[in-house]
Amino acid sequence: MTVQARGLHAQVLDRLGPAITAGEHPPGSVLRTDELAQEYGVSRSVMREAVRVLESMQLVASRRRVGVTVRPVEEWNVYDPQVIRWRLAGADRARQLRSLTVLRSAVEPAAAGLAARHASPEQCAELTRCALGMVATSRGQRLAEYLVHDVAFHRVILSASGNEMFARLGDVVAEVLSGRTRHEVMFEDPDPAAVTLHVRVAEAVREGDAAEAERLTREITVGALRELDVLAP
Amino acid sequence: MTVQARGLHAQVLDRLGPAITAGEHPPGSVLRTDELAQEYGVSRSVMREAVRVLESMQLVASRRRVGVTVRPVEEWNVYDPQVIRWRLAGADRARQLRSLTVLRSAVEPAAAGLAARHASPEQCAELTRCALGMVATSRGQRLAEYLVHDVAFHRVILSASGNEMFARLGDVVAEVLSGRTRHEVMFEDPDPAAVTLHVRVAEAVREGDAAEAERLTREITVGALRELDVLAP
DNA sequence: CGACGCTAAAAAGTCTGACTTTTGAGGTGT
DNA sequence: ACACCTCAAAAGTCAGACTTTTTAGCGTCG
Repeated sequence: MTVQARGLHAQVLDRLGPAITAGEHPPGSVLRTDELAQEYGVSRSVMREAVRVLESMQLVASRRRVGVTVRPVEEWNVYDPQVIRWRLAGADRARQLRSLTVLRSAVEPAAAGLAARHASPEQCAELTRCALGMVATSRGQRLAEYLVHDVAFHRVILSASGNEMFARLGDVVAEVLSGRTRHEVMFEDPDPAAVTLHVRVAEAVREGDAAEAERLTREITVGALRELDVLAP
Repeated sequence: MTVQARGLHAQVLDRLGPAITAGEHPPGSVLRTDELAQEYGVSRSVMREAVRVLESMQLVASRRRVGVTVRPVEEWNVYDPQVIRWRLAGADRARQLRSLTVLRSAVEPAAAGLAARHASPEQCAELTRCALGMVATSRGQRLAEYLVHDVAFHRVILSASGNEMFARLGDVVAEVLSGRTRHEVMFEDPDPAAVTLHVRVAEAVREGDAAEAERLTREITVGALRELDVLAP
């Protein structure tokens, strides 16, 4: 039984996409649809659909009489969740985590500030629940549970900001956080100071103190950046 | 002669994509590939490729025996440049410009700070050139020329940050800036204070003063936000 | 009367093969 | 050296047949 029953084209993408982002087909190299179809054992129609998707991600460009050319990295749609996933699974996972964390550091404090102004009572309650969950699981090797609350916390902040662009970064942050837990020292409890910061952010948002929410969240993200520096200089 | 000689599927996308983002097919509505193909006068293969792309943008979901369902807005890939373009061309252009400007306000100061540390001498020179160009065209109804330099300036900042996620927002910022010029009072020269701020950012980056570059850029973006508040409360 | 399971049809998915269009490369002539 | 022309390679397009999944409707049995 196949693990994923999605369409054939999706299965092809799951192999071809990572191959490209991993540099197996370096930028500039040219692929032929027919050859790819043969290689992956699918019909040309299926392969064409896969190539179309890669094209919409700016990973490749298809030109008549030439073939499918892999584009330079700078032109890729690095915000496409699928591209992010492929790259996080590949070789330069570390580099990718870093650039995503830097993005996070820029966005999350601003989002927290907005959340302090726009968050609904339900969102405030959810935020507090998440923070309490983090506290409850912050000791005793319960990292998996802790991660769930951590991710939920940041999702609520981004969502409560009321800005759809911020809200859509929830998945990215989730990837970064879970990637961090998976990649790092799995056997160490989270920094108590970070946990406290989350609780205080929840308080600040609840009290509508935008400046404080922003400042505290910035502290969280600079902590994340520092962690990264320790692991990968 | 057709204006665009790109593939048929791209032409279909240019009509179907905007139709969806404009709410012509509201979330939850179901489309049939065969009907769409007939409606647009293309073969099913072409329509299928178009639908695949829309699917990869999370605009629609395709399910057997059901059809192609339009997904809720919150799930759309709002960072996809094509989606951004479609939405900027559509009805809620104003809302879109606002959320993009908020994103800009979060990202650009951070990018400027990083640029102050990482910018190459060439990038510093280019930045200064852009700032001077802005000064030179800041008076006398030369808004089109001014815009070119303005866009170039912000592109260099984002690119010089050394962070690929920031760099890829160059197109978004370009859209926001040009959209602003197009949408606003076309007959008024830019704010002299803003021009001065750009010059000072260039200086700060050149001197490697990250904190100052960040602070000045934040002043620029809060100005942009204020402008937006004046136009659309 | 309700729950369970069967059947049939609807729609997407897949494959194949034939045909068209664009365009780069190489050859030819001036 | 340059312009032009021809040819073939590869993507693009189309039509049709077939497969697979999923759901709605129906009937049977408890």
